Amino acid sequence: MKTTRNTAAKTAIASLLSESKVALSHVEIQHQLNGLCDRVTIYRVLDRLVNEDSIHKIATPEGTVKYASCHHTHTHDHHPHQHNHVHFHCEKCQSVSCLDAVVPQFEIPSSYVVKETNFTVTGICPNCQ
Amino acid sequence: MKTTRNTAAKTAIASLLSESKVALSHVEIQHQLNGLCDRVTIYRVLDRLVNEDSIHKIATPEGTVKYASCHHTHTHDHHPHQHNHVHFHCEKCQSVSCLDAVVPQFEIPSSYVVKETNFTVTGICPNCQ
DNA sequence: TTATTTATTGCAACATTGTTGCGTTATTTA
DNA sequence: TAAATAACGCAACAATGTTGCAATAAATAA
Repeated sequence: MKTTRNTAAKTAIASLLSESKVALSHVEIQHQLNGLCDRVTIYRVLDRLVNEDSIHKIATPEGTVKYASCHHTHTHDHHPHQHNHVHFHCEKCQSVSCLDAVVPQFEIPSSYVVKETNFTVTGICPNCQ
Repeated sequence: MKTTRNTAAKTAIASLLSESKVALSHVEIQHQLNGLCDRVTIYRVLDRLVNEDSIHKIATPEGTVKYASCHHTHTHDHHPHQHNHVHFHCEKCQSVSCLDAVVPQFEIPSSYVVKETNFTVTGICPNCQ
């Protein structure tokens, strides 16, 4: 089977995301890496990290793609991070952050099979008021 | 003030979306218009329709952008359509549709100002089972 | 109806974002 | 330390979205 390796780029990108309070876009990551690796490598590392389930991909309603490694508090969870929380998108500073504690309730017809939920709330974040 | 005009492209795109059960991407619209107008015009018309609040823009968690003019049932609403319902994204046929009846409940800290919510549920739609 | 105003369009050119193939590099483990 | 191969850099391409500008066509006034 295909094993995955720890490389400089992967380590750097993972720790960048894990230390950031907000989700980062490809361009933001590239900028912060300051030439450590190629643009294409960033795409490939991000894909790998998503597959390994150590980060997740988010898109704002406008279609901007960002990545976040958010830390949840539910210790009995099998997954390394929580997907089904709310993402807050600030329309002023354009930041996207995870509200790990907020889990929405909803009822959907049983004819639909639910595998994943992605909830994004747009507005003004505490920092921008 | 800037007035908005009814053109062939705008009428065609609006009725395309209003007759479609699923949200449509730019490419899908372009294909269905069959050369009625330029690619750029489609982008501009979509922007206009979004501004006029007669359609809305959706992005799947993967970042694919689609447009829908969904009809709600809440007659006392001031808006021509309902934004805060759930969008269902089928991972098999890739369709995105509006579940107008499903309105999720959630509680968010008061330090956030909420202006809009975008909820997408991914899974298998009734048609694909 | 015809003329006027200007919103809208088409086209070309560009910007951004994401993908693929392939030879080279470097991590892993035997 | 050497062999196997995952990951990389580079170049080239594909897809998606944007902008400027001259030409066109709605809406309104005359």
